Amino acid sequence: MPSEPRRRTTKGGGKPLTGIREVARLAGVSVGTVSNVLNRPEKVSAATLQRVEQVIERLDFVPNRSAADLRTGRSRMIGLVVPDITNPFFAEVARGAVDAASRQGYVVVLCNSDQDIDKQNGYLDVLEEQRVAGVLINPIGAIPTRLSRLRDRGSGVVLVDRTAKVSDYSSVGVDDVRGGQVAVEHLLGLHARHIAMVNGPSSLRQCSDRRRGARRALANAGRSADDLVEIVSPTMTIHAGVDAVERLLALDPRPDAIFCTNDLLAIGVTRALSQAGYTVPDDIAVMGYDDVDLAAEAPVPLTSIGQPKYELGQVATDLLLNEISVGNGVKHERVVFQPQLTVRASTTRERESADAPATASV
Amino acid sequence: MPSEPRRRTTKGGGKPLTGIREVARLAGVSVGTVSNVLNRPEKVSAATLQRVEQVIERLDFVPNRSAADLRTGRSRMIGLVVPDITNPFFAEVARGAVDAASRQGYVVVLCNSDQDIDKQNGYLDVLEEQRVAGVLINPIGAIPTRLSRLRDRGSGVVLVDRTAKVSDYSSVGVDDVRGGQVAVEHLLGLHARHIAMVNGPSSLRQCSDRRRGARRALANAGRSADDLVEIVSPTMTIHAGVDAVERLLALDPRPDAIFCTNDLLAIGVTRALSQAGYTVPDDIAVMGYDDVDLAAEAPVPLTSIGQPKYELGQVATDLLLNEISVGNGVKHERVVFQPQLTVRASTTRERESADAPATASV
DNA sequence: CTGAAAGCGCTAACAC
DNA sequence: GTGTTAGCGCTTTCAG
Repeated sequence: MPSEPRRRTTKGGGKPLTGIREVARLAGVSVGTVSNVLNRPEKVSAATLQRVEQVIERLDFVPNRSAADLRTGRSRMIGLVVPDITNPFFAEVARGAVDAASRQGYVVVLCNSDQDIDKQNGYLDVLEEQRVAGVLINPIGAIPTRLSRLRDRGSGVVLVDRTAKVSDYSSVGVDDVRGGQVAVEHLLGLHARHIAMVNGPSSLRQCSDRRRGARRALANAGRSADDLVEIVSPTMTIHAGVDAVERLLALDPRPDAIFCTNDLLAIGVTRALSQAGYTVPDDIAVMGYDDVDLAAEAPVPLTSIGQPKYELGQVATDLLLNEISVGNGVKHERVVFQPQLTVRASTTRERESADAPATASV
Repeated sequence: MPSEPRRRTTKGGGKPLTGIREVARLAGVSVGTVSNVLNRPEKVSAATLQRVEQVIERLDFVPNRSAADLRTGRSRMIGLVVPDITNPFFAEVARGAVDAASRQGYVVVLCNSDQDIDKQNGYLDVLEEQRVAGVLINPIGAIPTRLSRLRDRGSGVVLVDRTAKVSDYSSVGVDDVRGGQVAVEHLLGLHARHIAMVNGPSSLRQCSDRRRGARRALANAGRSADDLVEIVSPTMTIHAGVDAVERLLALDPRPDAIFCTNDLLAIGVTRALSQAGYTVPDDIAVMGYDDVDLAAEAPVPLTSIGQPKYELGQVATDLLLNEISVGNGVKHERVVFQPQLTVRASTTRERESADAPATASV
């Protein structure tokens, strides 16, 4: 005998659960037609459409996604795997992804890998069970082999803020080399003579990319890339910025402009510089990176390089859903956004006040 | 004729999709047994278990959740509906929820209502289609009527940082009244004579609750609650804090302690006070609320009241999952966390340096 | 402890 | 345009 899965009834006497079949019966049509009303209303005559919709309304009928997903072999779900949703960068990416997914009738499953490869793989397994339409991932360490399995099973994959050496996966990211370059070009435009850079550990791709860009800017200006003094800080906090200043001021040609690779460092640097009696930007110009909310509200509003985080999430999602709809034979795309310079007081000397235009080349 | 849903094969010659049935065949057992291996391994003999697991491994078999969900009438998914995942409070709650859900084999669907009731309702509809096990929600405005429908359909509901007048829903939250009280008690302990409060719009429950607590603390100390001067700021930003100082300094008995209902306000107040030549905390003590990361790294490290956000998400999820497993007849629980005072330099005069103990009463 | 069998609710041919 | 129909892959009695 088959089971009798709880045919629930609201204790308060609510309606029994209804299915497409019940709707069909009451509307005097076939289940196929109801399915059409739900998925391809344009293929249903106006009269029928209306009648069916009324019944749906009356019964409070809500279609069962599991059934549809089972039947089609794919769920309308996409997985978002990030190291830390608490990081404003990924929170914003998530917002973009959720909005874009929702617009196309998809739902986003949040996976917080917490910098842990095992946890990350665990989530990928779960997503595989869910037969997700696709996954958006900022992978920890190497590109997980599970991604290829996921793809074999028919899911799409898009890397976020990370590219695969192999052009085996689509990806979206921001050009950090360019960001470093734009930063130093800006400083050079201020007629800075001695530019120093306060950077995080170069094991982070972002950090090494930004340095590369910074050096390139110097080279482009006809100066030796080695003119760029780099102070490396193990962490990228306000506190670390404060600490860096001691080393900064010990430099022989004292720098007159400092490029910090994130805003927290820059805020710390600015603070310590002020305390040491220097004026920002007149004695020393300082700029940051990321353009966090705080940058605009710092004691000395901070010039910074921003990244289109929301768009990143949005475009990643669109790319993913597009890849899925096209099917197997897609060639993988790589979307690179351009970082965006916002000039504020921390680098505004004299009549300097240009707001550099933002360019998001997609 | 039935359709022939794509019996996908990896183009690269991967294995055809396998089901529980194929596993059963190769392991020489019945599908029922495979199902048991998957869901109740303890009811399967060791030998059989091992054999089946080997086959699963060999085939790269991954069970199909849609099918299981359809069969059981419930998905292993919980919806998390928040106004803004970009808000550090909710990001942290999300982290807690995702971790807790994952531990129990559930997945979290992220819904960003964006302060928009229609969007919120749209998400609730989608979650209903998904037959989610439950929803965690910080509702915009009134408690959505859709929640009761969701519940009629068998889903659990837990309100986050929000209670229903009706004790009709379980909820988790932090005691903001208590937070306000603890804040002012701390200030009183500093022998503050004239305490002012910089608050956000009292239309926000948090703001009015915290004020209530603040007044209560005064009353408990045998002073008139009206001794508490309140400056209301429409926004709760650093900038607004800076602006508030003008009004603060115009007060007749100039305040010697200021309670700001969030950290950004407090940072702004501290900054403007310094610029006006006052020393924090010696001339005027200042404290904030929320204990954001920035609080500890402010120029004058900020005393603040923190909220156990991660735990909130975690407990909300556990509550939800528990409610579901128990079934219909549960009585709804209300979990209230206690806020947590962290004392830092901004209220540390002389030999003051106590670190108040944290109490999370669950 | 294992096997057999009956669907869960929906989709997508295909026939009319 | 609409109706008919055969499952999607799994869970869960119930009988051995």
